[in-house]
Amino acid sequence: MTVPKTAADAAKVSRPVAGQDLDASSDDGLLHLGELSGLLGYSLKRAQLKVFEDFLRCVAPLQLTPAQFSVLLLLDQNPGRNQTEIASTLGILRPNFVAMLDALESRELCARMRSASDRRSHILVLTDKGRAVLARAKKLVANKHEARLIELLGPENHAALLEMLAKIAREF
Amino acid sequence: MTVPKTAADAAKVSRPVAGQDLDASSDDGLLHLGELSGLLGYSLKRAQLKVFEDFLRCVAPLQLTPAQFSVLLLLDQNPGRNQTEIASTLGILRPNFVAMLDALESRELCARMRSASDRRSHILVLTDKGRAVLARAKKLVANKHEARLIELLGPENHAALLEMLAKIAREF
DNA sequence: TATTGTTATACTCTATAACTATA
DNA sequence: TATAGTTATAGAGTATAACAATA
Repeated sequence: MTVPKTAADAAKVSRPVAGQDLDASSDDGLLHLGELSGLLGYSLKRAQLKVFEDFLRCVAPLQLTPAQFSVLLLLDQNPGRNQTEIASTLGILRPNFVAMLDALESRELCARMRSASDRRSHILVLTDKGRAVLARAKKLVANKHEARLIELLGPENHAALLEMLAKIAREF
Repeated sequence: MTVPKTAADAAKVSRPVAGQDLDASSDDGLLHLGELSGLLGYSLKRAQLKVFEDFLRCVAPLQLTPAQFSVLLLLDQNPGRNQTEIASTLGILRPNFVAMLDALESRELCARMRSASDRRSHILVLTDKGRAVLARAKKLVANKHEARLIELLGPENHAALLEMLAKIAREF
């Protein structure tokens, strides 16, 4: 039997028997995640979506996405770098970085400056406004976003989580 | 000074002084991630990309994406469910689930069956081929994909990571 | 010849409105 | 009227090729 002839056939094939449940119940209408709960990639993705969602909420007054925030942060930490260097550090492809920079530059948060030593490069600089917005964003992220995460997990777990994720990003 | 007049001006504003470095060096050409390394969402995203990349590699012989694998797994665990139930459990919007199912059904991995009790619903069933592919996929995932993750982190850390991510996905 | 920034383009994901057939 | 599946569509995000200016 490749395909059951009726939906009733399909349903009775392997319906879980009462008392056989190992995880989420089926009586409350919730579905069994089964081995999905043991799949790291699945929880990783669902958690990432939740965290980005909360980041956007917390930083909404400043209208910054996680990606934009990471660019501003990196520019602040690394003055004198060009587009290729900033983009590749963040895993952004150079062509896709152009529109991102256009958006930030049109809001006067950063600026492109022709390098004197290599006139092909654009050195990226934060403007004063960019630094001010970054400072406010950092406070919102620390006090609203990260604070909630630390509260949920506990400070030690939060630190351990961060370290494991960084290890995966680095070494996996 | 909102925007430095020359790139040289910009570069000298706040270039890190030797001995002042707290994280990644600047001498090897790597950029300073700075507070980015403390931002959970950043590491979460980078780790998630790495994990999905590896998943695709490991399961390449079966040509399954993480999303497709999660659908097959869920169908196996929850016979007799319709499209809306499966899609919403996975956080997939119903309109977007249609093309996904079309692809799986055209490969004869699953089938839609009109429900006898409610002729609007499509009950989803795994075919025998779908069950066979799922079984092979599970082995590849367990033996190649998850095994490498457990090796990298250690079994206890892997379990702790999974639990924290699930907690974030559930409660954050 | 190689590299920087750029344009064009395409493919995947995600999101919303609206249709149809059933209830 | 409400719901299930569907279509159409639009917007992000991501990927590659190729061009102009410069090295």
